Amino acid sequence: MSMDRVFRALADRSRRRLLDRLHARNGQALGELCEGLDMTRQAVSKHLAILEEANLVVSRKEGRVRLHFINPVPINEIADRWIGKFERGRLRALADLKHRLEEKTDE
Amino acid sequence: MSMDRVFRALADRSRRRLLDRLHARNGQALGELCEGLDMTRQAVSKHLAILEEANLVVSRKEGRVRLHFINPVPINEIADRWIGKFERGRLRALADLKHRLEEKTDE
DNA sequence: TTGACAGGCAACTAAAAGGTTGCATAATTA
DNA sequence: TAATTATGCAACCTTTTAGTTGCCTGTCAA
Repeated sequence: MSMDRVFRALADRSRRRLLDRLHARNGQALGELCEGLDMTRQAVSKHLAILEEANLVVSRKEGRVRLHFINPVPINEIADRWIGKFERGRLRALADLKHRLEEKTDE
Repeated sequence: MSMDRVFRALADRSRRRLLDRLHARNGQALGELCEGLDMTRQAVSKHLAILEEANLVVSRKEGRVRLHFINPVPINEIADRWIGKFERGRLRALADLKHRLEEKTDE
């Protein structure tokens, strides 16, 4: 999996909001996802395409609407593989920071 | 905290690599962080500035070098506040997905 | 079978991102 | 003090991104 695409996809606030909406109710159509947003349908459509390329969203056409579903796998992999790495040793880093910032006089 | 800055800062591969380097050895100078990278010092410096604005890195000038330290707090907050939200209900979403993708014929 | 509805495609634009070069400045060291 | 080292600052360039407008296509219902 390309972590880079996932990170890039998550970098945009509008796209994170779309994920939020799908998290609140999975399986929405493009039109529904546009409601109340200060963007054209085409802009939302592009964001969804980017989320799909990152594999964060999967869609399926049903009649004349296209339904969108969250794929939780990439978010989970970021949590496990990437964030997890930094969490190990987190307390050490924090103590380190405090030491460097607060007690700089006695080194 | 501005989650947006953190996400944007993490969107770039070079910046994630810089965090990796600091994770491997905390408290490095700009010069050290540049070694072996295919970028000018100024580019690295800009990346570090973006990481600092996102509060992912804290720096302190020591003599004529500036030392950089990871701040693990924002990464942790993303894990807790943002990713955590999606992990709850993750299995449901996954089952949902499978259902929609594999058994579409009997709906 | 003709509208209306939902979405897809393509060209274009403005702004932001990522990077560069050149020069300036502060701290060390010979 | 003069040269060197480590970094800072600013202007500039190119590509990507986020968004728009305009038009086309497929599906459903009257």
